[in-house]
Amino acid sequence: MAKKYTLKDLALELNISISTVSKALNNSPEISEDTQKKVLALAQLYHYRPNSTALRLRESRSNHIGVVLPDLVHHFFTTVFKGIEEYANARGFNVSVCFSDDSTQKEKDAINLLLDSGVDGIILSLAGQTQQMADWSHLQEVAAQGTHLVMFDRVTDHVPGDQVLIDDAHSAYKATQRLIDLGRTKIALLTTESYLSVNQDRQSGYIKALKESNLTYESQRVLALPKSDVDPASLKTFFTECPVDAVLCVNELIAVQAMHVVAALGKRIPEDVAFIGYNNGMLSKYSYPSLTVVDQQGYLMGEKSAEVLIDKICSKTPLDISKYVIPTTLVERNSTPNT
Amino acid sequence: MAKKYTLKDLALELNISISTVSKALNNSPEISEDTQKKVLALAQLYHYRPNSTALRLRESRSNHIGVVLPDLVHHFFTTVFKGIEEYANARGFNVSVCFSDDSTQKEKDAINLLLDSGVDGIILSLAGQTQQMADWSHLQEVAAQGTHLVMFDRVTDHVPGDQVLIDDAHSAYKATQRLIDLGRTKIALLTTESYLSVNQDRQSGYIKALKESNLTYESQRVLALPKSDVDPASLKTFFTECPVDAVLCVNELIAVQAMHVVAALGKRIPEDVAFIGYNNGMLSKYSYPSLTVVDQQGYLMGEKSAEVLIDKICSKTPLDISKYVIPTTLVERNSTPNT
DNA sequence: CACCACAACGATAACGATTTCGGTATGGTT
DNA sequence: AACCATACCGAAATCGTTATCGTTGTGGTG
Repeated sequence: MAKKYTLKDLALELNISISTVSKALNNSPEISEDTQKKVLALAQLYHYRPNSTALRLRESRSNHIGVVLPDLVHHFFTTVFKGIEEYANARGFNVSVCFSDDSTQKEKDAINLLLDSGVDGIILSLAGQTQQMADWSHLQEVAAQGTHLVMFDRVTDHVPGDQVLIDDAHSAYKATQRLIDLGRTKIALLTTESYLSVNQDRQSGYIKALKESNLTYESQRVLALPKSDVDPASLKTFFTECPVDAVLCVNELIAVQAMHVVAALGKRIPEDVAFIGYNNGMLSKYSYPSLTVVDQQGYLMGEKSAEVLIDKICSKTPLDISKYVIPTTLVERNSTPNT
Repeated sequence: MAKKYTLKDLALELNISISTVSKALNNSPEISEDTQKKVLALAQLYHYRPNSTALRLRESRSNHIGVVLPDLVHHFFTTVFKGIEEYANARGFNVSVCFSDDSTQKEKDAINLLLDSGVDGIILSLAGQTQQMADWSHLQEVAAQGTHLVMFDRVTDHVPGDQVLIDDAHSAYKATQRLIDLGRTKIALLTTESYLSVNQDRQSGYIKALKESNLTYESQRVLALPKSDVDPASLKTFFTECPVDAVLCVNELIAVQAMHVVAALGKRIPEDVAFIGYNNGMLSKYSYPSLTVVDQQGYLMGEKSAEVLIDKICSKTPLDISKYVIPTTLVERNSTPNT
């Protein structure tokens, strides 16, 4: 393992001062061509790299942002993260990631770890539990540290920070509308138990679309599933007791599992039951039948979040807090009839 | 946006010295209870946090590691990353991630970004192109910087660094053996075009199993597919021209697509054609039929990689370079007949 | 010869924290 | 009264870098 060389080491070996070495490496016109050559040669020989920590201390900027994600199993967060990472890297920023696993405690730990590591800003999507308990103390701490905050997808107005999101209510409204246009009247909604703002918004969009088309909203057509480990049996009883001709699911994981159950009950997809899910991920693309989904365009959300954050970090004057709405698209596949 | 308070600010406001403030915050016995109380109160009021960059400069350690992944679309890397992240966080380490997208240039950029950001160590899985071109210059640079390196899954002996991997040849051997035990004799191998050491090893394990059972290895039963955007047509011609009763796939993505094609050709899975894939991810679990896979236990690999790296970072004496082999397991699902 | 401009380099402060060492009261002891 | 131990606090070095400001020495000019 090689030694870490510093300006001091180079200066000592060349019998010149530290300042001269520094200036030589930074192409200062003050330094003679002769000296510069010698310095550069030795620096190259020793693979010299300036100590970034020392630079940070001077510049009081780390070129470093943190990201807190609820998880990575949902393809949506993976794509958002990809968007963040690529944009940030292109602007010379490092990205540290932590996971909250939808737990408030882990979210707090993550934020503390990031704050302690001196990030210039944080991008996060709220843990489910945090939204449920409405515990914002750790997020207020972020602002108190003078650290910029951008929230995406799962956001809150209780904390100062920019927001990047999709119009969940409207996207669900449009998706439901699409099912209605296909002639479906008994439309179910499969959502999650946990208190997530996005799912609530999607539910309201779903209800709005039904009402606008004079379809009665029946609460028994709405099934709230646990966040993980969905029991196929509960899906089976739901679909046997509650005849439907279309299903809207708040994520692709639920959709795929529901499709299996419905198919096993002898129904044809999409002829008897049409499906629309959320998250344009692997499962949607490669399921059978492939799943029509609302694409939240995670990559765009990630890019936008990183852009907003880094712009703030780099800006001399404080910028206003704002909301950015990313458009959604409906990706039609084989779980809805092609018209 | 709040101001960042320093020891100096607190000292000035309390009319005491910086050293006293520092000691008070660190519970030094030298400080009177009275003073300490005042200091703590003000520190709390101002949400004081020590500047981590300054600390790093003193300690010359950043408690920060970097990870370079080929991508996140393969579930395997997601789980490895999760393992790394959780282990590292538990030991107070931050984790920065970059993606190579299997491109050597991006891998170099990523390594440079990480080295410039002053990480204590780097965990990486080689980009496909890097393995193909055998270009190790950027990795040798890591060692030259005195930065520790751990490689997992896609590794090389041309660079000094620890290795964490599975026994690819043996796992493929065992999987193939399993298919043979099920009475299959015409076993295909679906692999990728790109030069990946792991896939070559898997192929040799596949061949070894065939030969040991006196089955002829026929090269037309091996299909090398492009890394992305597999053309269903090429799969269709393969399976029509080449009758098989079992298929081993080097990843779950290929397996799922192949299963769709085979099912569309009127064959039953697993009765007519059995499937075994790699990567125990979402696709395997929720495909129809669900896929029997070799589980590489990515989470364990991630944990082990992080453990090895952080142990090296924290160790005073230089530790030896070693290889760690993570055991694989065969997860049996419905793409193979249950015996 | 006195003066000055300029090229080339060095000393030093600064970033924010810890820590070692020194200093100054205060109290008690002989 | 002289001394010393103790309690409490402050000055300064240190980490590695850059930037500001001096400080040389050389050459040319009046």
